[in-house]
Amino acid sequence: MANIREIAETAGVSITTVSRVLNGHPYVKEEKRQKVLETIERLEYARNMHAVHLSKGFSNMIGVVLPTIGLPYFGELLEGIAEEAAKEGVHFSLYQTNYQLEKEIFALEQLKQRQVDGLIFCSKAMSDEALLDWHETGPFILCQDSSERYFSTVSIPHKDAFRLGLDFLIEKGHTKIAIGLARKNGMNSHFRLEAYKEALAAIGEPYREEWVFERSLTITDGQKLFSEWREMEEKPTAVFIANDQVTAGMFLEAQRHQVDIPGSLAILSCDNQPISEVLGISTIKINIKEMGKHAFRLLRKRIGGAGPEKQTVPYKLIKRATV
Amino acid sequence: MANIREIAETAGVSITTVSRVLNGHPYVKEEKRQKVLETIERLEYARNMHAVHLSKGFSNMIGVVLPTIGLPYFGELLEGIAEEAAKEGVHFSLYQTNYQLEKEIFALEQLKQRQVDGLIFCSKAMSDEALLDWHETGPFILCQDSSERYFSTVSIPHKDAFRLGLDFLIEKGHTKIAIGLARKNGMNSHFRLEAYKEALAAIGEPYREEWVFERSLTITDGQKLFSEWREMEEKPTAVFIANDQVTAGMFLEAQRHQVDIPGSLAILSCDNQPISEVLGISTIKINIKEMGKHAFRLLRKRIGGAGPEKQTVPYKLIKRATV
DNA sequence: CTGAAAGCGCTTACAG
DNA sequence: CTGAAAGCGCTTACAG
Repeated sequence: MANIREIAETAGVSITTVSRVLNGHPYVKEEKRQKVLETIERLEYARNMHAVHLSKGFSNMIGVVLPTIGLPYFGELLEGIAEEAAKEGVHFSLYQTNYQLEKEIFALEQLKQRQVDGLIFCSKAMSDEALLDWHETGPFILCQDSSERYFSTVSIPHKDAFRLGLDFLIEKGHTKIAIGLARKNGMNSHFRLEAYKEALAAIGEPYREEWVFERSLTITDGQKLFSEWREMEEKPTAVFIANDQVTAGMFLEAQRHQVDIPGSLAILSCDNQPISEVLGISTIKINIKEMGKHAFRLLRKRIGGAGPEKQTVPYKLIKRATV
Repeated sequence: MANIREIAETAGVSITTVSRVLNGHPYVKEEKRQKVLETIERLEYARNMHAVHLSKGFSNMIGVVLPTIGLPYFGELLEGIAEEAAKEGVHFSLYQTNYQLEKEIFALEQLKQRQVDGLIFCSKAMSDEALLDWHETGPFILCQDSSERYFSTVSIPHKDAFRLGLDFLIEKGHTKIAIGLARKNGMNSHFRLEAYKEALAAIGEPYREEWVFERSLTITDGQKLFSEWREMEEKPTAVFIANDQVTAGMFLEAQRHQVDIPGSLAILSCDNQPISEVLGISTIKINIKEMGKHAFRLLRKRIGGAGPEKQTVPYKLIKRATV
């Protein structure tokens, strides 16, 4: 593999000049530029990026921290990030954590070691307080709201969005409403639970722990959820689930058991993934891909030295056939 | 940010010694090791990996080239790769191509520049011949079969697997069989088409171009596919689709139109993703995640200097309710 | 067990 | 417009 010195020597110029044409700097006589370019071509030279990174102090590579790429939510988020990153010629590396603390710490250590220029936390197990200790390590942003003012965040106003859905169900006459959340102690769930409690209070309904389903992530979870509903003595007339995959599982299972929807059971979901359109499930559209794009741009700013900033992504109720 | 020299100075040892403890080399007096470790801790030192990479000549980072992370097929493949990579402490970077040639070339250029130590092509638009030109660039492997003997590949025997499915349909009495493929000019589709033609020949049925659906990738494509089937004058009695997502779309749409399955229309799929289990769709189980694991290990070997190698991943017919 | 020194391959003030 | 030289921060024979 040729290096920059060989190129300089064979082209009969200085290393500096080669570097200049490599980086598209002005002030290189056209004649020399051509000569260098031709030599590069002939010797099949390619820069050793490790040297560039060491010299420049950064690598144009960011890290994306997420529990698993298997869930559509994160897939979409990732697509948004990837799309923006590609535009700017920024690479990204993936850190799958499965919500294991040590994996998240691993990613932060990579940041510290400059393996990456910055980090996007799509979701995390670590508490805000614990993460605060890493504040000086390097730039990172969160894809969820945080009251911590040092953190840059981009988020969907889950509380408001969830309340919108609940009010819609209430407006349709429902008072017996159950909900399905992903991880009970996650931030998103926290906000949704708040909205739930407030909505119940507003219509004078009691809060029942047993009507809050959790650990709902996959289609299979949705099927189980239906079974649980079916076994209940007092059945809620509506379920509001925080994830289209789960909803799809519940809906399909309900259909199989010939439950009248929305007659006997109204189903409302969140996300608006393709499957909810296919099945005609009413849902709160949340543009996750858009959030990914915002996230990337925000991290970029942060890496550029900007201060912390909080951003928000819009949501929308989509009425279909299940409510 | 402290560097290795500062650590050496404050610990009162040489840079070499610090490097030795950093890399866990033997032959460092326990006392000095402790001193160094403590200094590192106190000064919150972290290695600058760019320097390590430049010095060592590699980065323990591989690149994964795929059209899109949005499709479950690639999601699973990626999970397999990620799982193995994590075990070995290898990072990976994603190159989304959308089957654009220039994006694939971009990834190869990154390989040439040592941005990554090696590349896994999950799927590609580039022809084998064109890729052959990059053979000397650096190690890469393919997740599909190739007759090119210089390439390391790990693949599912799509032709045999597809034939298995077709024979199963035939055994069930079907002779009017349509198929759904992803990209008609992809390698996988090529093999499947071969199997299809051979199976038809074996039962003396003619090959009909109009019974080969293509560009079938998403749930929505599956819905369209059903509409097309519905409009047909002479209807196939069975459809064999190469992707569970598409099959799900077709199946759900068929159900909605109250088509008797498998009575009026038998449906067979490929993949065995969770959705096919939920919907009770018969399918050829293809362990894509496993392929991802194999792929990583194979690339690792290749980077280690091993010669090209061809590997194969098993498949299996799973009988459920749609045939 | 230990360290001085060369080397990895770039970039970038600085001086002309 | 051009180049010599210092610098980025490590690793690793080599000599002791």
